[in-house]
Amino acid sequence: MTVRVVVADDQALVRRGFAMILRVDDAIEVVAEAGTGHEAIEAARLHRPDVILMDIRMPGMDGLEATSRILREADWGVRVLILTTFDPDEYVYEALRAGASAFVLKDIPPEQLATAVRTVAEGGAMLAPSITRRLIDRFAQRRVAGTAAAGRVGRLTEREREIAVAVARGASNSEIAERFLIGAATVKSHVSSILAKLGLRDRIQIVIFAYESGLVEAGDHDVGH
Amino acid sequence: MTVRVVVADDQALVRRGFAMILRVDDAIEVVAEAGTGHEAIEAARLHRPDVILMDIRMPGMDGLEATSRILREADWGVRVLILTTFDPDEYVYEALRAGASAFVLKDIPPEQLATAVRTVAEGGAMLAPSITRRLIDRFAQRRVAGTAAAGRVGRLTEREREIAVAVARGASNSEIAERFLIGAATVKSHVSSILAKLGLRDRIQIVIFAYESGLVEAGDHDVGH
DNA sequence: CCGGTCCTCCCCCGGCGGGGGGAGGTGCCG
DNA sequence: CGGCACCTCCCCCCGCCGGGGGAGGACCGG
Repeated sequence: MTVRVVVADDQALVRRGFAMILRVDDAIEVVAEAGTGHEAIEAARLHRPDVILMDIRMPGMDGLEATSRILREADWGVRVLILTTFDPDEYVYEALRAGASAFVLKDIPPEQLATAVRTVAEGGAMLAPSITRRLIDRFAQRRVAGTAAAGRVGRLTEREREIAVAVARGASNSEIAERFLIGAATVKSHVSSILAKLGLRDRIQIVIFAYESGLVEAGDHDVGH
Repeated sequence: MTVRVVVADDQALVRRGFAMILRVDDAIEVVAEAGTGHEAIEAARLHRPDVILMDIRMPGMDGLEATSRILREADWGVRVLILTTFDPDEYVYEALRAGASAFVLKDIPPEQLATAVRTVAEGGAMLAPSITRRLIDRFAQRRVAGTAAAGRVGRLTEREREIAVAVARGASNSEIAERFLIGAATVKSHVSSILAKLGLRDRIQIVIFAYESGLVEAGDHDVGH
């Protein structure tokens, strides 16, 4: 099965160059080219490609905005591969938030471009090595910062950790009592113990501590207890 | 300048195979092999390599633990590339936390292994496409989940947002009053308004909401008031 | 067997937090 | 000018929370 691709770049030469590079790969078919963000959206609607190769800097609507719009309205499985020339400090996070599946610099070897397109088409993601590093550091940092406080978590007993998490989820003492099938007084005593061991003032500080230490994490969370 | 590599894998054949694949590349020199986590640590201490190719499953100490220890004690620039056979669901995050610079599956094409080693040696990072996707989703999710709730944040006035943040930092009403030079009663009225607008029960829920919506974020925070 | 840790539960009480309801001042905009 | 939104402050009420202090039972290791 061939991968159907749209190439979007404001410079016709670059655009055509990429298209030719991709056409060498039998598994890839370039179905359209676009020179602006609007044209990219048009082409996406018209051809319903599997992958869009998107430049960031384009006149009128830029690639990030176009990416965001295409992915918001697309009812088929389209993935966007961002191609950019320069060090993409400010763009990369915005692009990932917009839903891009790849972010590669234009200096990659030609044969890797086709590999990237196929990878993206298969549901994978691909980032320039420097960006991958930044993303990993960002991920690990949260944990490194956590370990400082996480040392204190070790002083809590198993039960206390459970209850600390429940507190961090927003449960009241009576709710915790119900959930764990114990008395309200017991919960109070556990909470007091947690506060004493962690040197905190009130349950609010427990919530903050839990988020800062990684005991709980934003997102992995069923709010509707 | 050649990249000096240590290969750690408990299966001698696999180990030797990787070593031979890498030796084809003139820029790479395999300086040692290791069959256990302990041997990997030994080899790292002895040869001070630029890159360690590390298998996860090894007898005795596994690759993750070895990675963690090596990076903790290393006083030179060593980077770890994790190589694993299977779908690494539970391992990947642990590996990244341990400080690994790469996490690739053993089914990658041989020539890409050398590319990966060079990339890592140059300070970049490289992940299997499926893992990159997961990491991106995890990153984007925070913002997506955020925007859902962030819509509600828009209903707050400027003052209310300030106070919501202060609440999320753990300040009591009287502390907020001092900090903003207003009366305690005013703070209470603001807090009540925040609760009403966001449909929340108490200030604890404000803290949680703030973290979940991205109004505040774990880490970027001066705890000392 | 005794001491320690942990989990469980009890009483009293003061204080903070949140609901309800109201009100005065400002600045903006139709 | 008259609404409107916002910020400011006040009253009363009461429920939940946290501190202090205690106590009984289970388990585990010395």
